[in-house]
Amino acid sequence: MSITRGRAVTISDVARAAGVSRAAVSKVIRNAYGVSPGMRERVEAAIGDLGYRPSIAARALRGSSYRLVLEIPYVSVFMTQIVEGARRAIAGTPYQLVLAPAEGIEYGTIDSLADGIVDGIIAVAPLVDPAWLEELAGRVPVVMLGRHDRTERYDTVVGDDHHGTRLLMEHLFTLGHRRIAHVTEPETVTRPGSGTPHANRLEIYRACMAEAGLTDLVQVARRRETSRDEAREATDRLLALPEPPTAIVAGHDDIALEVLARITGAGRHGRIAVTGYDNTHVAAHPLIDLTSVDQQGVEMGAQAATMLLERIAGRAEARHWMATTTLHARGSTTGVTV
Amino acid sequence: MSITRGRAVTISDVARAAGVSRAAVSKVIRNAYGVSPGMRERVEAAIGDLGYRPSIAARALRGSSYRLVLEIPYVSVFMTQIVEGARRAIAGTPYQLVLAPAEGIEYGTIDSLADGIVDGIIAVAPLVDPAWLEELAGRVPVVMLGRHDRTERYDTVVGDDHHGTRLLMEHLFTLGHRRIAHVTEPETVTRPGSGTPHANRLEIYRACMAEAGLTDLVQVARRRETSRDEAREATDRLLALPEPPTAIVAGHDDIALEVLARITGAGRHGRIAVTGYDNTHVAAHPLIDLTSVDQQGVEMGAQAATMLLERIAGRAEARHWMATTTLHARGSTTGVTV
DNA sequence: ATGAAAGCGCTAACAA
DNA sequence: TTGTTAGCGCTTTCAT
Repeated sequence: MSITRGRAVTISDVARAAGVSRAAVSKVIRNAYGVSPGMRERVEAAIGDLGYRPSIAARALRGSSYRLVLEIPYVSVFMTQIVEGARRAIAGTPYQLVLAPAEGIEYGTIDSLADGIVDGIIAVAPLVDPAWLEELAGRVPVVMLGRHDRTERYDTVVGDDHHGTRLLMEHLFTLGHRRIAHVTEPETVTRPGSGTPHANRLEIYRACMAEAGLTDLVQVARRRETSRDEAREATDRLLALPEPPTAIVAGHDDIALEVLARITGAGRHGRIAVTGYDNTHVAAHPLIDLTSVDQQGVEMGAQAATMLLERIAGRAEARHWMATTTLHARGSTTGVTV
Repeated sequence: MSITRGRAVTISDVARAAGVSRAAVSKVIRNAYGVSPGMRERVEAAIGDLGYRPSIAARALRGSSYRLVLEIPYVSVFMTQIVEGARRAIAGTPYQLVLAPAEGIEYGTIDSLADGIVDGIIAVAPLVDPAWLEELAGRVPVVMLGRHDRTERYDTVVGDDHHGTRLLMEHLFTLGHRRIAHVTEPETVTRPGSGTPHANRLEIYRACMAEAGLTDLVQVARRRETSRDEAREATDRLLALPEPPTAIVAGHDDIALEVLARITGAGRHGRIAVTGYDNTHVAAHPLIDLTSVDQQGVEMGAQAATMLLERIAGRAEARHWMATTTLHARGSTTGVTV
């Protein structure tokens, strides 16, 4: 029933065509030491003639697959920055990058990635258990994105949520805001003490409010799940308050976009300040004009990939890299009078 | 130098622990015929105890890897629709989806994906040679996205560029526009006769203008490469014309966003009509409010994945699926008076 | 119903 | 410098 699939050319076919051993071919394709120019030439000719391509599966079984995987919980604009950075860092190496969108909780996805087809893993998985990750890192090199835990077994690349959030809060205080609310991710990823980026931003938000003597005015709205509709829902709850906020700090740009949408829908665009996080390109769009914090997404991706390559090359000591954050003030705050 | 990586549990370890043969374990994990309940139970217990996970590489060497790959030339908002659809279609099957961002021209990327770690390929690759694709499809099941060529060897999933573009043009004509320009992708992917979606949209644009007797007013601005800056460049060229267009048809929403940005930058927001394509979620944002054509991106991804699974299951006849298109008229056109 | 054994395509010792 | 050989972990006949 199944249609005939052409037989793949194997290393043996090449060896036969070139009149050499398979080991010789293997050495040629790996640029290993100990091949005469003459042999290299014949082998390469045979490879060209036959259109030979080494089987990744067979390679992975014995050594490396030259695959790096970037696991992401969802495809978002910020993630495209990460991907772009990783791609750049890998360019010119023999490695290839693949992305694995995780389904819900990441254990299964990551585990199955580690099952033999990748030489290293970069993952965004704020909720997985550190102990589990250590075990994983014992099987395959791992770099974690957005985790603030520090361990010897895997590297981390994080943003400076502390500084970034403070930049935003101080900006809003300077503009005269006091009734500042926060719209963020679901409870699962913002649980106090969990150390996720969004939990941190939430904590800093609370801390800043407290330091300004505004604890009473703290208002946090979490969306119930990671969907745009739920972000709008959460915004609506804030807008429906007896005393609505004069400024809303969103967990990141994607959420901020929905906040802006609801504010606009309520006919109050330009009357409530809004901030995002990540400084994605839409934030800079003149029709959106969203104040945001840049945390070097592209550079984060590049660092993660570079660190992973170092791990694969043999580095055993952990490295932890933190991105710097900069405020990009735009009309969504500067154009709003309290 | 390299740190010690824990030895992975193999099928032999499980067999030993359960006191059975490796073949028996293999049968259990594949749900193959011929295992007694008693043996199944013991084997599954051993698997649980040891935390055994089959090696994908070894599997791929003999049979299937249960990996499907979606190759994409760039990570865009529209692509996230495709990914979402594919993910849904695959959910519940033993297959896992990975994405492979191609670097420039797609041959190398696709080829290397086919080298053994995937059971099937979904690819967005408008420029690769059909003959090459046929050869590829002879090695591994393939579904192509956005290709209008019809072949027996691989399946295709495309949008109805013809109908979609006509919807937009008629909409603009109805609103009274005559001086309508088109901003689109670089020459490489819009070459007349190449059959790519953007080449098609360009041709239909020309045809519609001709049918309306407006051939003289045709204005096409291609961005020189796939970057946002270049899209703004292209827009600027149109705005600088002695008689600028009253409406601009963008190749897709991402380009339209940049068109809107430049129009806004030039202080002419609301005075030039703009249309996009793909109906990405930003188009519906009230601050963007972009007229666009929906071509069922999620459904396209789901169809592609479903068709790929069918191919893997043995279907040998080609299937070609075309999405329907619907116009979503919004303020970027309806709010503009000619 | 179960197990023995032969590979899948490649890499890496080790011999020659 | 080159070739021989022994597996890597799994699936798949083919005996039992």
